Parts: sequence; C-alpha cells; structure tokens
Amino acid sequence: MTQETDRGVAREDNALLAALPTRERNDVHRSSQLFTLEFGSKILDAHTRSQYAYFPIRGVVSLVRTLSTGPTVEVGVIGNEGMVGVDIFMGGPAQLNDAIVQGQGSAWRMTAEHLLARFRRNGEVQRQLLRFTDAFITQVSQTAACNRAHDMEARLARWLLMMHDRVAAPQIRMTQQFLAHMLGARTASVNEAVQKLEAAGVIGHRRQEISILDRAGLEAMACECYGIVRRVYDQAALN
Amino acid sequence: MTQETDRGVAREDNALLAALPTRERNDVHRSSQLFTLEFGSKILDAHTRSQYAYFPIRGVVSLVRTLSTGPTVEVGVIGNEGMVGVDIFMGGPAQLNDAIVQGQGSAWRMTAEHLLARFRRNGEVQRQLLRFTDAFITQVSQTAACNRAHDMEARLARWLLMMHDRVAAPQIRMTQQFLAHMLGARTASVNEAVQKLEAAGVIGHRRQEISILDRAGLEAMACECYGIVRRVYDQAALN
DNA sequence: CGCGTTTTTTACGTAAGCGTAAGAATCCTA
DNA sequence: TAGGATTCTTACGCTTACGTAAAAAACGCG
Repeated sequence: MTQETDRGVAREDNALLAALPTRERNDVHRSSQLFTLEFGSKILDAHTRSQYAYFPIRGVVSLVRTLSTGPTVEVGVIGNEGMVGVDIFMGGPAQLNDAIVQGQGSAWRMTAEHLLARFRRNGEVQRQLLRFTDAFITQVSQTAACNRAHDMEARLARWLLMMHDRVAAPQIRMTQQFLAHMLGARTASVNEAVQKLEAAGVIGHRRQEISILDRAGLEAMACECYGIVRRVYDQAALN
Repeated sequence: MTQETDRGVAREDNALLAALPTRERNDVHRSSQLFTLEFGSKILDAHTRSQYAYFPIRGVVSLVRTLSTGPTVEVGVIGNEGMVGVDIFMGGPAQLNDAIVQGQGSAWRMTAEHLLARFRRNGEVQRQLLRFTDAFITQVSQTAACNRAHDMEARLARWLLMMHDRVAAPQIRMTQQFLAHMLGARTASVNEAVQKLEAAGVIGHRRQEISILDRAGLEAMACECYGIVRRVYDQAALN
C-alpha cells in the first residue's frame, strides 16, 4: 500500500500530470512554468475567471469562500493529487472562491488557454481532469455535510490530517487565527479544540505550529469525513 | 428579464436539453424516456455508479448525504435547470449522495451509456453539461459555507426559495420532519424557524404544506447564499 | 363519527460556540 | 535586552440549537 509510505513524503511531480501518457505529459510540462507557492499568497481570485491553472508538486492550496457578512470558510483543499482552476475547462462564468496557499511548495503553472487547448485536444487529459474534478465535488459535498454535523474538535482533526497528507513534514505551520478562517470559527474556539487534541496526546503545538504526534490517534478523533474523501482520492489515483 | 416571469411557472422542457442544437436535442430525446418523479422516491443511490441520468422537466430532486452517525444533510438541489447523474461523464468511481425526489414532476431519463456516448461525440453537449456541473459545484460550495455560517431561519428561507424557483406552485408540500432531514436539523428546530417566518408574514403553513406569501420578504430573510447561487445558474443558462 | 396514526408543537435541561475583550506568552527588532 | 508587536489563552454572558420526550392538533380509515 503506497498510501502509507506516501504520507508526509514529498512527491516528485503532480499526480494528475504523472498519470498522463508520456507524450501528453511532456507537452504539458513544456507549456508550463514552475511556480513557487508562497505561504499566504492568493493565487486565484473570487469572482474572476482563472487566468492560470496550478498543478501542485508540493504544498497545499485552500479554496476559501468569503461571505458578505465577514466570515470565511474553506470549502476544499488541494495538493499534489489535484489542480487549482477547474473552472477553466468546466466553462462556468467565474468561480467564487479565493485560492490561498496554506503550505508552501511549488506547482506547475499553465495559462488557461494552454490548459483548455490540451483539454479539448486529448481525451486522456480530459478524462484525467474530469475524474479529479469529480473527486473534488465529493470533497466539497462532504465538507458541506461536515460543516453542518460535526463539531470543532472533529473538524480540526480532519483538517490537520488533510494537511498532513499533503505536506512533507509532520509540522504544520500557521497561526490559529488563520486556521480559524479556514474552519469558519473564532480563534478562541480553535484554540480550545487544539488544546483538547493536545490533552489527548495526538498533537503538540507551539506558536505558529502544530505537529502531529500520533496519526492513528488523530484519525480516531476526526470525523468520518476525512476517510471518506481520502478514499475517493485514492481511488481516483488508481486510474 | 425572464427571471421574474419564470418563477413558479412550469417549463416545457429541461433547460439543459432545450439549450442544445435541435439536432442533438432530438437525438437525446429519442434515446430518453419520460420518467415520473414520484415524491419521496430515491432515483439514485449513494455508493453506486449512476445507471441513469435524469433531466427534470418539472419537479425537484435533492442530493442528500447520510452520515454514518445518523444525520442526513442536503448538499444540492436540482430542477429544470440541470440534471442528476453528473458522475456518469465526470468519471468518478461512484458518487456518494442519494438523490431524492422532493417535488413531484417528470424528467427525461437516459441510460448512462447513452449519455456518455453523446457527451463524447458532441462538443456542444459536452460544453453544456460541464457548464451545468460547474454551476452545481458553486451551489455545493455555497452550501458548505452556508452550513457553517448561517442560522436555521436564514437557511430555511433559502431552501424555500430554491424550491419555489423549481416548482409550479407557491405551495410546497412536505412534512417538517422531511425538511429537517434536508436541513440537517431536528424537527423541532425547523418548526421553530417556520413559526418565525410565519410570524414575519412571509409564509403560511399547515400540515404538510408551506406556502410562500411574500416572496420579496422571504428573500430579505434568506442568507445571501440564495441569490449567489441563483445568479450563477441564471448566467449559466444564458449560454 | 370515533379511534388510531401521523404530524406538529411545546417543554426543559444541556452543550457548543459566538462576540467581545482583556491578559499572558512569545517573538522580533532596535 | 528592552520595548513593541504578534499570537495565544482565558473569561463571561449570551444565543442557538441539540437530545429527549410528551402533549396537542390534524388527518384518514373503517
């Protein structure tokens, strides 16, 4: 099971691209540039048609929705297994999420035109991208249900696991304030949950950092949503 | 603005199909059967690859996720403007929602094979279906944020408006118990919200039925999520 | 028309999480 | 190493909604 060995280990290339036939893959690489995902930067704006698509090699990008009354809520997380900018080939007028870099790393970046051309020309590219998009829909659906049904502690545990799957280290760097924005809650609420997980011995934490100490334990404290989405992505990766 | 006149009025055909070139549209119709959407019936099972796609002519279908701990949560609503079964062409292993008929009516039903063949063969069919799917992603995303940020009353108002847009009459028939399943809440909580909206004079209600009395008023009590999603679908419909 | 069933309504104690804000710890820089 | 800034932690009252459950109302069938 590569699932185990993959965890917390840096990958060489974006998995979506890696799954393409060599010819197509090279073609995609030729028309892409390596792009540095800088922590906290916004690579995609709400209410704007995406100019670029990003295929993360390492690092994590969050799709975040900002409500007019102030609060922000993360609706999806994308790393090595996927891409940012599906609206390009899905053809919608404009997507409504900001894409924010949560974990620094790098990505292949491609213009919308290039991506669209390749999507249209090659059936395998298309198949691969749509399959990922379908898995992504599942992630967002699950998040919708999760946000309604599960409490802070379980959702925090889930979020940490999702990050852990997508970054190289067991340390996750970000302020609790930032985390609160992702989980759509107060900093104080997040802090409370962090302390509970720490008391349970599954994580450690200090300023700007949370580290996973006991992954299995953390999984036990997370809601089912983690495993469900994880499995869908794993399946999608099996071609 | 057809938006106004369309409200609460039965449409002649599914809008997605209606937007296709005549040739393709006829082809689709030939390979479809008229199917009766019966209230409460489940037309699609979670954890199963969809056998059929449904293009509602009238009526409403809810996509509902059931969590292992019991609660159910609606993640999306589909009517005349869209279709049920996008997983067929998106290529995922299996989607995780049940599709339940909320408002009775009829739909064109097509086998997965037929749909897939047409999706692959014709660019316009493909474009149309993907565009709808993109709008649907927006709906689910918004629902994810909404479930985190907005209270019962606003969410109930939103839900009623979504139903009202998709059924012929201002009366909406269903038990509050059913409604509770959609909103992922207790019957008692729903009841409380119903009474608040009634006290505000925007709806009336009796056993098994809620009627919209003051649409503008109801919109004012709903969260922004209603308008946001509505606008995205309206835009998508403009080709 | 009466009785059983379904649906709605009310009730009560409890818990989670909010808004607000102030205090404590940590870090950075001069 | 001191002062300022950032981040984390604690606090308090309050609101929403939960779990549970029982009473009331509406309906439908015989």
